[in-house]
Amino acid sequence: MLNKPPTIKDIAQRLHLSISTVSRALRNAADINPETKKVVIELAEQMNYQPNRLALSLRQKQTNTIGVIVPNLDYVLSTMVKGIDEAALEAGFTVIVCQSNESFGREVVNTRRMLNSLVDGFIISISSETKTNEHFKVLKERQIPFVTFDRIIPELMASSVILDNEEGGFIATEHLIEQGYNKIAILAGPKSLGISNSRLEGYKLALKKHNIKFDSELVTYCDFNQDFAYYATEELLNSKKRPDAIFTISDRMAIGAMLAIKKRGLKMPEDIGLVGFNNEPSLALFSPSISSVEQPSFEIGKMAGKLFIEQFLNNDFSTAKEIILKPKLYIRESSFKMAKK
Amino acid sequence: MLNKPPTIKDIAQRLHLSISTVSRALRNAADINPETKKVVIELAEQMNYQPNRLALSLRQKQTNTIGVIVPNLDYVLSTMVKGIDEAALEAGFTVIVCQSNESFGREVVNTRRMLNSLVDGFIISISSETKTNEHFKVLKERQIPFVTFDRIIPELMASSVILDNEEGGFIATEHLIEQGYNKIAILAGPKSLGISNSRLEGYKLALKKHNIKFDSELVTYCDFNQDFAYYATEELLNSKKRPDAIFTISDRMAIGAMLAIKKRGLKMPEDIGLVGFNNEPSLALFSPSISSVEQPSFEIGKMAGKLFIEQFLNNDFSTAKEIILKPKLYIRESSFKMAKK
DNA sequence: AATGTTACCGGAAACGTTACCGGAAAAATT
DNA sequence: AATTTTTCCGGTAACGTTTCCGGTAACATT
Repeated sequence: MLNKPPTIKDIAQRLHLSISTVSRALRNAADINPETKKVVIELAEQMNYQPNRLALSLRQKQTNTIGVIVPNLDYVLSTMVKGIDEAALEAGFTVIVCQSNESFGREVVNTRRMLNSLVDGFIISISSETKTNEHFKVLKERQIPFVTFDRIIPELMASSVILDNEEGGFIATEHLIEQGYNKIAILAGPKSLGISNSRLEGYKLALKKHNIKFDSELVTYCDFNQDFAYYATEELLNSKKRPDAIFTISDRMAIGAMLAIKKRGLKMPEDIGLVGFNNEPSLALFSPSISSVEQPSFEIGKMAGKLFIEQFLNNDFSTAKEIILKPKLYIRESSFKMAKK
Repeated sequence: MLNKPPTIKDIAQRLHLSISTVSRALRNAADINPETKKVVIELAEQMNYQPNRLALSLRQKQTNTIGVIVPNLDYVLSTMVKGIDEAALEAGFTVIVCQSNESFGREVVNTRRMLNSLVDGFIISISSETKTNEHFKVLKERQIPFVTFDRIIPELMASSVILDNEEGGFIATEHLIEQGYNKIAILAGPKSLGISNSRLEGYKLALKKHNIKFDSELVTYCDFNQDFAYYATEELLNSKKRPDAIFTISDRMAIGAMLAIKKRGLKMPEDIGLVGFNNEPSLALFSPSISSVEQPSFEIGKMAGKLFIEQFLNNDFSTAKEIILKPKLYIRESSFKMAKK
């Protein structure tokens, strides 16, 4: 026999009550005799009643679900998603995660799909391919709440939680300078990507502070990708302006750079310094171990979740809050020539 | 002004039709004039109509959503989830992912939560903490379809997709034997975990085939965890029966072992051989690079997704299919002493 | 010309829930 | 004792959709 899950109606019939009474009893509602309330709750537990979330959501036009759109689930982002998850769980929300796989098309499809009354709003980190933001403007128009994080979209004026990427670029570069490097190259990401530009900006600031002239030939824009970084590094090492240090804006790129450096037979930190970004766990295990800028990923996720829920409950998405968290540099063998004076 | 998303009713009013006619026009239904059908579809597109999935699901008691429960989102599992995602997308299903964080409690909560009419069924990999399976028996009783993968639950007689873990343990061990190692230790996982036991079984088979006596003192059961593996390895290296090779049933454990080996000043592969399991990308980058058994993670996920959908559409969950995929050994410096004769 | 058939459409119920409104009985007030 | 207030409950509509059923016109059949 097929056990249909019990509904409020089944409880009502068994107790010779109306469904409205049962409904009232099951929520914390007024207008209910404590006696009957008790009876209803007991039977509900006994029948293992679970409210039908579909019906509930349809009725009150709220799903208590947050759609999370991320470009991928690498180390940093999956940690951030864990943070979002925790914040959501605490507030009784569920999270649906969709990977856009760095594809603009998938991002649009996923947004559209979830929008069909599946979610109350979004927490978004855009794909690197995303250049237009029509699909998010729709959200604004329909007044669907959303918070951006990590990779944000400044034009949208949405609330956001991000790392101070400029600061991250700054401390990495300044550290290299303090270690005595002065021809510092940077492997940046795609030109359209905000986080990449901010880190580059920090790099420039550090150079300026220490009176090192910025040289655009030491800047390489390439894809967020180990192989690209490998070839870019090879090219740098072959050029006349061979750098004595490289700062990459992601760890994957740092790994690519490391491989190119090793193949060339250069030693870190003596011949060349290297600093990555994100501080993935494996970096500490390579030889040499690789320095990296850590971002508080879990906290960023959790803040994004909290921010969304706060604004959702207050129904206040007109004011765009911006939360900026600070990075931290982990200095390892790849860039440590001498103790700081 | 607040733009409510258009409903079928709005379309009906604008065209002076009944909602049932509009509904028929929008699906591929019979009993509809091609003319009116065309008009309706045009207006629907113009108004950017998107069906309300809540109402739809409530009505036809189907959500077209699969709940995926995984213990974590490490490299292997997140790749598997990508596979599931792809299979689901192809069939028009959506995937909701929940991490149990290796916690039994979270696993139960998540299952219960999703069961409240949010999903049509589950694709599950259990947490390492999970010993009872009451919460899954409920699924059986209620005839809620589910497929298990990776870490399965044999007692449940559910359809499943797994790696041939015994084979994985076997090829890793045999490889070490062929390289001339003969005191081979194994770092196994928790005793309750099936995948761990299967890999151990394969290890035993390889020993047997090559007439090496099994020594239970060379077996260490420990948590799926780098630190535990580190300490376990230290202990092994300090014992009288110091092994000349170690096979770990996960890469994280292999990394822990590597650190302990390096700290001890031993060289791989000369002094000691090492083989891991999963073939995470970073393994190839360590020095020495670490050998590992690869599982076709993406395919496992995709097969699990396809299996679920196939059985769901045929409404056939009585027969438990079992799909077993083959592992592949990647030999690297950590275990390569000589070419195979 | 009367009947049967077909093509197309509208009404209404149903999915499970909550929210509003009105009403009856009990309790409290005059 | 008559009125007012309170307490508690049931009826009903609504959320957006599909589906069954019945109905009307036009057409075809004798």
